[in-house]
Amino acid sequence: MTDDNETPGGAEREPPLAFAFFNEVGILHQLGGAMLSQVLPGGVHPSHFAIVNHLTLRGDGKTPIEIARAMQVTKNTMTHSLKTLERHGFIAVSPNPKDARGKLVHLTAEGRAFRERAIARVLAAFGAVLGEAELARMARVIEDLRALRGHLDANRLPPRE
Amino acid sequence: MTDDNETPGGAEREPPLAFAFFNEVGILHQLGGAMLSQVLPGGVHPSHFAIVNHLTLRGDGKTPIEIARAMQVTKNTMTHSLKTLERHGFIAVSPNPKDARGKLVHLTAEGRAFRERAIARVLAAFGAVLGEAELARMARVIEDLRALRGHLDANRLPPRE
DNA sequence: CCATATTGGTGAGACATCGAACCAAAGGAG
DNA sequence: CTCCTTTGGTTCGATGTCTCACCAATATGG
Repeated sequence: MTDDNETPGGAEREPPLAFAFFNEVGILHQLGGAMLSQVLPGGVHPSHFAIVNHLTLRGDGKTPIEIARAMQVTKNTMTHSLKTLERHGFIAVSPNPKDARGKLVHLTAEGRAFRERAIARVLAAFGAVLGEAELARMARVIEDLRALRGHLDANRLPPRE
Repeated sequence: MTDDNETPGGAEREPPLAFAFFNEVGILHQLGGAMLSQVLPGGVHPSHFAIVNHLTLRGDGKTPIEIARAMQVTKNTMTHSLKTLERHGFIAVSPNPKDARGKLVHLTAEGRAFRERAIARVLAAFGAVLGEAELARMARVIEDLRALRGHLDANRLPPRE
């Protein structure tokens, strides 16, 4: 009986660990994103909130490329997202004085205010659902997740430009 | 780098644990999905592979609604995905003899063959990237992730139909 | 038996994301 | 200076997913 035995009768061998892992990750992502998008003010998309949040925490004045890398999306997607955020008045995009083909992204007062509002609502919503047990689980796994993410990030086959 | 001390006076100093957790989950999801979609034969989408995989492991002959629930997507999305899988010849959709408005989804020989091919390539790709340390991390966190997923699933605000 | 609510499934429209193709500015090498 | 490669950004078309609206069939209550 080898490792890849074929079981007759419908049921097959259990999927490898990595399958189960990414399956959970996918569902968790879906569930968390759904919760988030329900409580974000003005129907703002979670990924857009993430950008504003990132600029607040890590400082603004970054280029779209830098933000795209931080958010793990392509520059195409970032162009689109920034356009939306600009339309909302949450960010201001200006030419980069150091590089004529580049741009710089700055938060507006409105963008910061939006984040404050969003944070409050998100914290309330998540606080209502997450108890001590859940927070303990998150604390227990967060470091492994970070390490895994770093490893995958470093070893992905094609560099995401 | 992880120094996110921001201006004092009301601003958030440390993103709550849940933020960091879902952030890692999101990136992991993105990274894993990208790897998967690169190695899947014929440009098949990861979510479609997941459906074929599910039907293989858990048995086919299920209704679209059941599959949608298992995959954590809406029934509309499932309609669309099944249509694509049917176009690929991986599944066969037939009327449900027990319920005239329902359907039943069965795997075709081609669908099973596709899964075999896909599994082989996916295992090779992931095996090349994931070492013992990574598998150990996954094994260490998988149970907490499952529990978290179950908790979120049970406590989400609006039941996903 | 009929009216109403519920459930399985589909269609249209919106949106985030991706890959490919493209343009413009910057950086080297000669 | 000139050519060529690299890099920052945008546009286009396709796809997966969601919500809202809808239809058909079943289940339920009188």
